[in-house]
Amino acid sequence: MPETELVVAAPHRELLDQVLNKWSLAILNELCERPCRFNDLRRAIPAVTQKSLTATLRRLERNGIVERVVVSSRPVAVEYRITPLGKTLRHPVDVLLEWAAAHMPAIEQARARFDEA
Amino acid sequence: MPETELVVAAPHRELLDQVLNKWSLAILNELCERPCRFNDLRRAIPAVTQKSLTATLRRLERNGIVERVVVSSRPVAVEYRITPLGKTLRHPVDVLLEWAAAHMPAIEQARARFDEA
DNA sequence: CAGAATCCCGTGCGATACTG
DNA sequence: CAGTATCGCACGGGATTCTG
Repeated sequence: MPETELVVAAPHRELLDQVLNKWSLAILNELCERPCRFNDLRRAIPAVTQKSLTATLRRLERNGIVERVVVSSRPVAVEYRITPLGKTLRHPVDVLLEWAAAHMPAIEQARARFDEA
Repeated sequence: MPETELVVAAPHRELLDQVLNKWSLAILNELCERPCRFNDLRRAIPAVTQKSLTATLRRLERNGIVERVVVSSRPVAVEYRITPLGKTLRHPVDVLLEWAAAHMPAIEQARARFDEA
């Protein structure tokens, strides 16, 4: 039934955009290991800017993937944790990354062939 | 080993951007069913503009996911087909879509909770 | 420490018009 | 039929500065 798949495709695309954008995977990866403070994440993912990190965390929080916990005030301490829902994302993402790892060589060959033409 | 995962993350992200952008999934979905002409795809995916369709097909072609076959000239006829490499993408994508379908309700609840605050 | 505010740029994507 | 060309905008994301 290709029709239902297509109908279903639109909202799913939007969801994937929320959850699979540039820094989400790196963040997910960290938070699956352990809860992290904001600056822990910055250190773990040196390439991310503070703005993008904030934005991505907010997006993930909004979608119920991560949880923002204020640990203490004075000085402010915040901890980000993966939620149970977030953990369910791990498997699909891993499958995807394994695919990427497995076929990267073939893909680079394809690119090389395409680019010379 | 979180380190290898992170090192590996960057090139993979780039690959996922190439292969999982807005119209890729719909196109993949169609071409997995059957080879399609350009306008077949336009009809099958009414919301896509011609420009985006062309761009996405080129990207997928460059990455070896789809194949562009000129069937005849006068009048020009072109057929797009999924490649063997492209077929290997099906499973990871399906896993992802199944995840999306399964957890969509929970995610919409999370959004509703987040948005009211 | 954990951001918010501001500025700016690239580009993904849509809309429209044209072509071999 | 299968595109190319052009315009234009919204937005993701980087760099920098400031703050409770």
